[in-house]
Amino acid sequence: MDTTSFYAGVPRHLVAVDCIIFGFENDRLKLLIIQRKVHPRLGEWSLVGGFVQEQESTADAAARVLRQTTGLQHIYMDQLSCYGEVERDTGARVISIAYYALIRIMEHDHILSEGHGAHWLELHQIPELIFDHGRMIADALKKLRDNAHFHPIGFELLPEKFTLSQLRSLYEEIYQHELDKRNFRKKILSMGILEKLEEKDKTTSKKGAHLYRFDKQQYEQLAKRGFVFEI
Amino acid sequence: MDTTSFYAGVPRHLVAVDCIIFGFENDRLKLLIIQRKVHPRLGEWSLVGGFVQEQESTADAAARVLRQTTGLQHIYMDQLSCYGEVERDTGARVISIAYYALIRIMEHDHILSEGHGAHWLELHQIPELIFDHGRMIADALKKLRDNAHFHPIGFELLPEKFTLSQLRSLYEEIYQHELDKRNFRKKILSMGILEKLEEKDKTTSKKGAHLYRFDKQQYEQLAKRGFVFEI
DNA sequence: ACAAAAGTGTTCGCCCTACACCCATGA
DNA sequence: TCATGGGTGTAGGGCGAACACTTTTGT
Repeated sequence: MDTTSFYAGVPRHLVAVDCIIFGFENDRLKLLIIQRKVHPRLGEWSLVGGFVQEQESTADAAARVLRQTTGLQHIYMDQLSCYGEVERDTGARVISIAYYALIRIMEHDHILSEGHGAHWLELHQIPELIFDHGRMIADALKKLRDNAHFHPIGFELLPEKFTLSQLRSLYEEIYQHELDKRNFRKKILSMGILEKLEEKDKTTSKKGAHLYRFDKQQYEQLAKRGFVFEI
Repeated sequence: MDTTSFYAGVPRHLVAVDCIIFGFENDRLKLLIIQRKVHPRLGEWSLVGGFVQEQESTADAAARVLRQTTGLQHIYMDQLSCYGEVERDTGARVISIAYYALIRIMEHDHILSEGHGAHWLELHQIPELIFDHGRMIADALKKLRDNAHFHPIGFELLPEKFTLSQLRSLYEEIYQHELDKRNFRKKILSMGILEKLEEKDKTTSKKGAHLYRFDKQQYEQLAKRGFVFEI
C-alpha cells in the first residue's frame, strides 16, 4: 500500500468555522449575531462563519472570519468544539469547528458600525438561530464560565483600564449571579495581579472609582511558580 | 445567490478522527497505541484513527474506529479537540478530530489479544508518535485530569466492583501525585455515591478489601439537586 | 509470629461567606 | 444637603491537609 492509495478514494468534506463572539458593554455580556446573507435560510439569525480554505488552518479561518466581520485582528480566540453531525446543516453536509472570541467592545465598537449586518445582543435577547448555532452558544457560555473561573480571560473583555465595579459586573454577567462586593475586592486584590492607577473613572459616580490595569507579566511570573488564578 | 452557488466551489477536506484510548490495569494508567500499518510512516507509533465517511458523524466515526481496533462498543468517549493545521499530516492535508475513550481493561483485555497491532503502554513508556499525536496525548491527559476532577468518569476505567485502594490508585495515576488514604476514603464515602458490597477482594492482601460499586442512579439524583462531584 | 495491606479520628489553619456603615463629590 | 456609587473589616463555620496506630489473616 503506498501513499497515493491510502488517501485516494477517501470522502472529502466541507469544513466550516463558526465564531461565538462575546463582548461586554454597559455592564452587560453580549454576543455578535448576524442576519444570514446567503441561501439557504437567508435573513435568519446566525453566528458568523465561513469555510476553511485549502491553505489555511481552522484557527486561521476563524481569525479570518472574525476579521472580515468586525475588522479586528489579534483577538483572543479559543476553540470550542467540532460539530460533526451529518444533518446539522440543512444545505449540505458540513462539519463545523466552533471558536469563541472575546472582544473589548469599548475600544472597538466604531469598527463594527461599518455594517456587516452584525448586531450585539444581550444573552436574553438572543433569538432562535439556524442549524445548531443555539447549541453552540450554550456550549460557549459553559466553556466561558469554566475558563473564566480559573484563567484571567475576563480582562480580554474589558478596556485596558477598568474599575473593580466593572470587573465584578463582568463576572456577575458571566456567572449569572451576584458576587459580594467586599469579598470580590479582597480576593482579586490579594492576588497581586492588578496595578492600581492614579486615575479615577468619574462616569458612574460623583466620588469616582479607581482604575486598575491587569498586570500580565506579574500574572505569568506567579503562574510559573504554581499560582492559580481563581474567581 | 442560491443554494447551489453558495456551497459550490468550496474546498473539501479529508477529515479524520484519532482516538486517545485510556485504560487502567495493575494500578497503572495506560494508553492504547498502534504501529501504523499504512504509508506514509509505516511501522511508526501512532494513535488509532480513520477517516470520516459521507454518512457518519465525527462521533460515529470515532466509535467505529474504536470498535474496529478493540472490538468494543458502548464505551465512554468524549471529544477532545480539532487539530486543523495545514501541515500536521505529512501525507496530505488532513483535519483531525480527536476523541478520548475510557476502557475497563480488566473486563475486556481478552478482546484485544486478537492482534490489531495494538499495545497498552504506560504513560512513561509512550514513544515518539507520528504527526501531532504526541500533542494530542498531552492534551488528552490534561482534559482527563480536568474532567476527572469534577465528574465521576474515573469509574469508566474500573471494573464494576472495585476496592477503595484501586480507586485511589487510579486518581493518583491520573493526577500523578499521591493522595492521603484517610482523607480520600473520607471524602469519597461522604458523597454517598458508592455502594458497599459484602464481597471482599483478597487478591492484594490477606485481610481482604471491601468491594464497592458506583451508584450511578444515586449520583444522578444528587447531581440534579446541585451536588457536585469533586475529588 | 510476622509481614502486608486494610481500615480508622482528630486537630489545626485557612479560606469562604455573610454582613452594614462611612466616604467623597456633583448636582 | 442629599443622592449615588465607592470603599472598607470582622467573626464564624466548614473544609482540606497533615498525621500513626490497630486489625486481619495467610504464610
